[in-house]
Amino acid sequence: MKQQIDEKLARVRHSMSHVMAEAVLEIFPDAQIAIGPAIDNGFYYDFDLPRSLTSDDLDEISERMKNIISEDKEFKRIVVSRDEAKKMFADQVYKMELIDAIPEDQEVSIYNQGGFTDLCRGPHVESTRQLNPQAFKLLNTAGAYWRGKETNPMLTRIYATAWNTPKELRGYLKQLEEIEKRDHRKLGKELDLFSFHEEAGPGLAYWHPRGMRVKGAIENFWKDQHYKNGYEMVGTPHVGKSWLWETSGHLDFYKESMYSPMEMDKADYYVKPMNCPFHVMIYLNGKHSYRELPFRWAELGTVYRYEKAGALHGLMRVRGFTQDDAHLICTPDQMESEISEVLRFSLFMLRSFGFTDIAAYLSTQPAKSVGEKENWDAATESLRKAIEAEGLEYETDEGGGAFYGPKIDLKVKDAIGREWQLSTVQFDFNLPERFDMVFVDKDGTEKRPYMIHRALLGSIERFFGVLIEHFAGAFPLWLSPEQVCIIPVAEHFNDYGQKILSALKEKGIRAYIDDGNDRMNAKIRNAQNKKVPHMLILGEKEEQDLTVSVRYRTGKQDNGITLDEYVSSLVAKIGSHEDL
RNA sequence: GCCAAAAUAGCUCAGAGGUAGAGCAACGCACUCGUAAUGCGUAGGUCGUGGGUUCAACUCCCACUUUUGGCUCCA
Repeated sequence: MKQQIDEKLARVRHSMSHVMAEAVLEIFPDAQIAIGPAIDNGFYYDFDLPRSLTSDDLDEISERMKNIISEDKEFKRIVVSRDEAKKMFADQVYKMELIDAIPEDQEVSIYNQGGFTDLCRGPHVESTRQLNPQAFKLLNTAGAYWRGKETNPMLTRIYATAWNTPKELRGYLKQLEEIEKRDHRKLGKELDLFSFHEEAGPGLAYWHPRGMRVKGAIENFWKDQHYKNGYEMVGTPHVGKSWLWETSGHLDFYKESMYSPMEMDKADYYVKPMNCPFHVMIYLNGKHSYRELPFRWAELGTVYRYEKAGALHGLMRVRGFTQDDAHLICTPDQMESEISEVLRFSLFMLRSFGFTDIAAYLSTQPAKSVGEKENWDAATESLRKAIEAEGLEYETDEGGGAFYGPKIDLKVKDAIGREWQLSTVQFDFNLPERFDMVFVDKDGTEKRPYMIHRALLGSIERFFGVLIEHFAGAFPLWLSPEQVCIIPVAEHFNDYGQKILSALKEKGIRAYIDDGNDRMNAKIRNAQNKKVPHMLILGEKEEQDLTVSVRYRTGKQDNGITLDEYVSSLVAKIGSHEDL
């Protein structure tokens, strides 16, 4: 049923895109038209136009579309021969290219809606009557390479959203507003969490004290859990001599996205784009027996990669970031249990941050790859088994693995249904070989260990961005930069406030007192805007009875709780990751 | 990197070929207050950077930087 609705809506959107193309051609008769598919939430069409578009142009296109729709034009499907098609689209270079790309055994169809004919496989609605002129909106223009290839010409793409009814349209526009409200760049500034600096380099995040409180809470939890789950921490440098990167292969494959080397004592040092070669160095430091394995070495390692200028995006895409990295080095026998264990641990971590809707993606051996096929197959199977054992929904991306090994990616859904890829668990058949890593097996011979690379949160920066958007800036108690704001109702009660403050601080609670000149109402408002989970309102009653009155950021409150009772419940809530 | 747009006070924004304005924040003074903004006052800007046009540029033009929306990329 859902699928039928989706299909119908896809028809509406696709038909809308033809209407838009007609409108654009009315204004620019010489425009070259490319493709115009339905997409999630709407449609787009790519054009080669004589000039760039303004927002006035979009308004005019939109008006013309409404006129075309009101003319009740029929969408007629006509099958034509290749030659006919080529004659019809002789002056449309992109359409000519598309016609040539249609396989011989497929028929060539065109759709006509009166004033406009497009090469198209369809399907469409029967008539523009089935399109609602009040249920679409042109959103923005964007550059897009013809057929998505960087070397092809850049076309002008018009994005639009389209629905069956104006109500659905309004719902979607509201969703867009919601996304804007949650934007981590906006909230990061408002909540004073982090900043970027033009003078100091793009894509490099600066953590403010309040942001660092959250980051610290994430990292402390991360470290504790790693120690509890059989990991050891390692620490490695930020730069390494070119030998490392030549041996690892990074200089061959990723040189253009590494920061340029710096010369010291006639050697080239590179800032690290990955932690793995460093962890390998620790492994190579000694001879290892099968008895020692598996090694599980974790590090919050900050790496630097030259991301293209146009790709940078707040904390989500930066040039310097901290991977919550670990490498598992194990014997072939241990592979399966290590994989299922690391997957279990990933899920535990993600759930600890409040993500419950998690899906897995399995990527298998690509055409160009290193390593033995049987190893790939065994590794891929152990990944698949682990996913199935956890009962996760998953999709397989055949041939989608990296050249050095198969992988599992985990994606979570946030509070408003958007999917984010966080965890990744990747086999590496490349590095053990390149660095000639070995262990001594039971029979006394040297064997190659398996190496698994994994990050659970991905990068701390990006994960932090995702958390901000997921919680809309209202972090749960355990993550909040400030957990409690103490608000004396008047200056007279500041001393009592200070007493409560020290009691909370003693328990390691992130609390502060607002003992400024403002009225209580203003103090509440300020704390509320900072999304502080608890506000303690302190006045005469509280001072007399040695109690606190808690106002939660939801507006609810609990009055007259004894200090002891409050502190113990607060500590318990923080420990159990409760929201408030 | 490519296409398009933007950049004005700490923040959010207004303005305009004759060298700038609001609200909030900051600071000072008064008020001493019970659940989302007390009042009054003060200070704060080479209008992103560098060139050009002009008697005169923050405003027009060019380049650069950064940001935004996409495309491409993402070990």
